[in-house]
Amino acid sequence: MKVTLKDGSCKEYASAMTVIDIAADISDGLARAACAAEIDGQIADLRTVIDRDCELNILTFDSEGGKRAYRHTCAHVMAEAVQNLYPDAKLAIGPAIDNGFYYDFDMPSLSREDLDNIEKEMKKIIKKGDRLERYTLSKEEAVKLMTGRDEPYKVEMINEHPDTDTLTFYKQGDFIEFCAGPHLISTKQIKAFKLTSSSGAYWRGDEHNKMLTRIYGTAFNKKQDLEDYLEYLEDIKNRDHNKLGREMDLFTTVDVIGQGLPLFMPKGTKMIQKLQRWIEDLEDNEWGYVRTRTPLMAKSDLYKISDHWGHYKEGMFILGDDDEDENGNSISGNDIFALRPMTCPFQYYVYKARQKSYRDLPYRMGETSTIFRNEDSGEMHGLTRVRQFTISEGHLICTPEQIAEEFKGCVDLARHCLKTLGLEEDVTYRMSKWDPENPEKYLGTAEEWDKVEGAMREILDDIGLDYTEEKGEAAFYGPKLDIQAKNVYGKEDTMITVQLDMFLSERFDMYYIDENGDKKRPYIIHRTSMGCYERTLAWLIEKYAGKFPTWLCAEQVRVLPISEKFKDYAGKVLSELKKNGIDATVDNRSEKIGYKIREARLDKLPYMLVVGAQEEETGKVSVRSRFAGDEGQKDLQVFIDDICREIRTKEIRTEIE
RNA sequence: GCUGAAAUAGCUCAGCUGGCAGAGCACUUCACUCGUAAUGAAGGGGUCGUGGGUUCGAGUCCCAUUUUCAGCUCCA
Repeated sequence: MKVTLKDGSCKEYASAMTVIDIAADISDGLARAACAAEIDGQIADLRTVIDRDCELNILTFDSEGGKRAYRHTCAHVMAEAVQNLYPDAKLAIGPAIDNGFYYDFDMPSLSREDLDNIEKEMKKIIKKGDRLERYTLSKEEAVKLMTGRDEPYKVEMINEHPDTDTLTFYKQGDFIEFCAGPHLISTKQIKAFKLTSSSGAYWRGDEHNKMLTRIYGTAFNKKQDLEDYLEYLEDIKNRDHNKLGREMDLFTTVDVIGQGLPLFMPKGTKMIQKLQRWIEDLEDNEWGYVRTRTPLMAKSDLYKISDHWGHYKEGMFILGDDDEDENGNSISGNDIFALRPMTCPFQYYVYKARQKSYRDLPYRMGETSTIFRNEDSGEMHGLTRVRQFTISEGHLICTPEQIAEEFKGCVDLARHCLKTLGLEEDVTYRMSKWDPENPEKYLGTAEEWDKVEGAMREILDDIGLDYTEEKGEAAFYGPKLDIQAKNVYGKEDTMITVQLDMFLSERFDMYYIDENGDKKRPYIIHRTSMGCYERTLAWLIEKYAGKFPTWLCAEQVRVLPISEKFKDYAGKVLSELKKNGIDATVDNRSEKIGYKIREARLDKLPYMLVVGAQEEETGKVSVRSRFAGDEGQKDLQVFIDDICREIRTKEIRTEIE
C-alpha cells in the first residue's frame, strides 16, 4: 500500500501498519512528538492500523488536532489521579478545549490545595509512564464493565451511544475510560501541565441536573510554553475592563445600589458622552435619522400588545403588584407598570402618532435609550452584563421594496462605527435564527420564519458578509444579524445587532398609505449602530488596554509646569486648549517635573505639554506623547491645530513600543 | 438561579492556634521651586462589607445577608 505524507512524498509498505509505526519509520523524533494523525483528512488515533492507500498527516503538538489529543490525554491522567485520591469520585466527561482541558467529576468541591495534591499525583502517574491501550467492546460488555466499576454517568453515556458493537475504550494502568480518542501513546509524553481552577458545572450542561465538580487545566509540550501561557493569563488581567476600568476611575459599583448597576465616574461619563455625541450626530446628519425621546416605563398594557408580557416578563422589572385575575386584570385595581426592556413599542407609537404616506418612508428613528433587564443574580459582570444600560437604538419603518436597501444601510452604519473605533477586525457575524423545535418561544409560524430568514440570508449573501448561522438565538419577533466580539478571556458577547421584525407591525396595527391610497403594513428593522455604550466602553478598554484614541480620552492633554513659577503660563496654555474644545487639565502640584510626567504616563494620557521659562519666552510648548514620532518643541498653535485635526478625524495613532 | 472563593485605610495587601488595627502607594501640611519615569520631613485617615450569635474578650470561630470574583446555566 502507498501512504502519501504531508510534504507530498510517498512511503510504500508491504503489509498493514499502525500510524505510530509509520511515524517511527519516518524518524524516531517524529514518533516521539506524534500526538494524533489525519488519515485522508479525518482525525485518527496513532494506534489506527493502515491497510490501504491513503494520505497521512502525523499531527504533533504544533497542530490543533495534536494539541487536543495531548491535552485530552492529560485530562485522562487527571481523572486517574482524582480516582486514586478520591475513590468515590465518579467520572463524567473530560474533553480538550481551547487552551486546555477540563474533567467533570461527581465529587465534593475542591480547594487550591486539593488541586495541588492532584497535580502531585498526576506527576507520579506521568513518571510511571503507562502506555494507553485502545480497545473496543460491545455495548453489552461496556455497560457491564462500567456498571461493575460503579460509573453511573459512563453507563448513561454508553446506553445512549448509537454504536452497539464497537465502543472505544482507553486504558492506562488501572484506569479505564469510555472515550473516542485520539490519545498519546504513553502518559510519559506529557511534559508540562497545570490545573488552573475548579468550579461547579451541571451534568450535560442542564441546570436541572446535578452539579458536578469541574477541574480546568492546561498542558504544553514545553515547560517554557506553559510558563509563558500562565504569564500571559496574568498579563491579560491587566487589560480586563472590570479591573482597569475601575483603576482608571471610569466606573465603580456600590453594594447598596445593587448588582449590575454601575456608576460612571467623571472620566467614564466623558467617554460615553463623546461616543453618544458622535453617534447621534452621525445618524441624524449623515444617515437620515430622526431622534426620539420616549419614557423609561409603561403600563403592562403596552407589553401585552408586543407580547413581551408573554415572552419576556421574567426578564422585566415590574413596578407594583402584578397579581392578575384570569382575564388579565389587575387584582389590586391599580395600573401595573414595568421598566422598559427595549424601546420598540415606544418608537412605534411615535410612528403611529401621525398617519404616514409611502412618501414618508423609510422612516428612521434613533434614540439613545436606557433599558432595564432583570438578569439572574449570577450573570452580572463589570460593564458587559448589567441590569440597566444604554444603547444606540433605532427602528426603521419601511416598505417591502425598501427592506433590503435599508438593512444593508444598517449593516454599513454598524461597520462604519466599528471601523472608526478600530474594532472592525475583532468581530464575527452571526445570523441568529429561531428554533423550530421550540416554536412556543416565538411569534408566528414556521412558514413565516422560513420566509424572513430566507430574506435575511439573501441580503447577507448579497453584501458578501462572512457569517455563521445559529439556531435558537433569534429574538421572539424575528431573526437577527448579531455582530459578536470576544473579551480578553475569549468570552463572546453581542456588540451590535440588526434585526428583521415581521410581526410587531401587525400587533401594533402600523400602516402607511401607498400610491393607490390603500393601507399597507410596513416592515420594521430593529438595530443598534454602535451598540451598547457600557459594552462598547468595556471593549475599548480591553482593546486599547486603557490607551484610547485621543478623541475618546476623557483627558487629552495635561499641562505640566516645571515649577510653580510657571503656573500662570500653564494656565494660559490650558485656556487656549479648552477654547479649542480640547479636554485638558494642568498639574500644578509642587512635584518634580519627572514625577509629574510619570504620573501622566500612568494615567495613560495621550499628550503632555511641559512648560517653563523657554516655552514662556518663545510661546512654544514641549510635547510629550505616547504616540510614535511626536516629541519635542512645538508652537502652541501648531500643536492645537494638530490635535484638533486628530480629534476631528478620529485618528487611531500607533503607540510607542 | 447553581457550585466555589473572597470582602481589613482611597488603592494593593499583611494580620498565625481569638488578646491594644499594620505596611507600601495615594492624600494633607511644611521645606524645596526643581527641565523630562519616584525631592525630603511630618501628619491625617479604619464600626475590619452588613446584621445576629459563641466567648471574659471576635478582623480572626459559627449563622444569615449584601457585594465582588471564577465557572456553570441564562442572555428576548
